[in-house]
Amino acid sequence: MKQQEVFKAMADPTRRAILKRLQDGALTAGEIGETFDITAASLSHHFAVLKRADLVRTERRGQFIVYSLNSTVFEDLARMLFDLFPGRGRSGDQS
Amino acid sequence: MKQQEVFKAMADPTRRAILKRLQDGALTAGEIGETFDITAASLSHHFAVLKRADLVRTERRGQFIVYSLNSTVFEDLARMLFDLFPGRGRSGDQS
DNA sequence: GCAATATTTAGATATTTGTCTAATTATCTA
DNA sequence: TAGATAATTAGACAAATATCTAAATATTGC
Repeated sequence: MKQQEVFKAMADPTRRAILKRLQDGALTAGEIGETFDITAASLSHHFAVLKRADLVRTERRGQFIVYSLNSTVFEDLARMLFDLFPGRGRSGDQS
Repeated sequence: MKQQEVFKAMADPTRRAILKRLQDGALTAGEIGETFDITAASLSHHFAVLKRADLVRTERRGQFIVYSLNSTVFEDLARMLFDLFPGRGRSGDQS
């Protein structure tokens, strides 16, 4: 789990908006792009960052590439937070 | 609550390390600095970012400035996450 | 195989950001 | 008040990054 990649990925508002759009289910790159006012190339860059952080999964469906939230990282993400802000129940480390 | 400031602040490894150092209690800028191999000026910049994100609180104690974790933002941070990765119990919005 | 569509990759550029040195501000103590 | 110590601010610079246009790759359907 690349903590740094995850935090970096979350630091951009466009990428957080992408994650938010994926909450209601998987979407193709193009469908996601409709909502944003940037080129497909820029979007693709953001997808790459999200993938590297393992925040989204991809699956090719014919001509399209379908993106979906990888909710399994949620646990890791939560763990990181609890690790950074303790005194709330947990204690473990592993930075 | 400036979501963007918070995520940006968390995106830097030095700043996360600062937060971690503060887990065991408040420390002066100098004490925190001992652990890091960067100048006081650079550290000060990181403090400014953390303050802007409301992740730390400061208090002048004589010659020193004491930093401490602001654990109240934890709730906001957690809320942001639950908001980004739903289907785990909560639903609310407010991006 | 070829044209059309979907997406990514390559390369360029402007902005942001982390770091540094030097200078400034605030506080203490002699 | 002067000197020392703690920390921040100012200004410069290099590295990282978000964006763009143009070109490349993958897939479909004729």
